[in-house]
Amino acid sequence: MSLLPTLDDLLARAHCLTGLTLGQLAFDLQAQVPQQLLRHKGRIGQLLEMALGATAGNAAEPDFPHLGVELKTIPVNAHGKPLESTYITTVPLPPMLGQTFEQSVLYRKLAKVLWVPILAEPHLAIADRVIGRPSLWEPSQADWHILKQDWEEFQTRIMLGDLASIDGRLGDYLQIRPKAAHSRVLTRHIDADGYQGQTLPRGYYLRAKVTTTIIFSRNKGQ
DNA sequence: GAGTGATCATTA
DNA sequence: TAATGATCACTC
Repeated sequence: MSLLPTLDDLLARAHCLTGLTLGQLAFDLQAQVPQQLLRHKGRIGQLLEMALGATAGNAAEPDFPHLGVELKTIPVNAHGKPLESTYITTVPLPPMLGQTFEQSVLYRKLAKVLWVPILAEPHLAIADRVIGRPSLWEPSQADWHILKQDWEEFQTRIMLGDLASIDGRLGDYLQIRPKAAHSRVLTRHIDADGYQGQTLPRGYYLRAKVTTTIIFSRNKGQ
């Protein structure tokens, strides 16, 4: 029988990984590190999930459902600055009618995030990339206010069928961008005239300016 | 196709 | 050069 980890267990395990290279971690897990990420874009996240015992699989839930903790690896440069925005979850299309922000998958995933920075300078071989110090983030009241405002703006436009007005520039902390195998993938949606149509699946992403603040601030995870 | 894990690569 | 839009692998 395997006991589910407590939050303290999880944080302790994450701290133990600090300073390890991905090559060392993969060796310990008897796993492989790809030479290139081009065809293995999610591999590093999966390695960390393996190392920390994430259980949610591909369900639309936080990685540790019993703790409400979402695990995110984030590539950072030598100064610790995030190099990419962070995918959070799929945008429900067509929208979930009557759902509040607090009931959304987005909210549940953002409520507690264990960020694991990965030193990922492009010249550094994947196996030589170094796991950084984890930090557990819970959005402040001010953060929640902005996140909710972003969500409501998106939600309003989606409800009005006005997906066409949403692009990656909209939103302060969040943005909506394509999230699909390729640009011909389609999902159902209702357009502004009320007709059923098809559109490219989208995802919610957290902007790098937000994760930069998170990584550079001190908190419980440190 | 829909969800997860993300990074790639062209453009502004 | 940062950011947006596009893409890759995998599971079910």
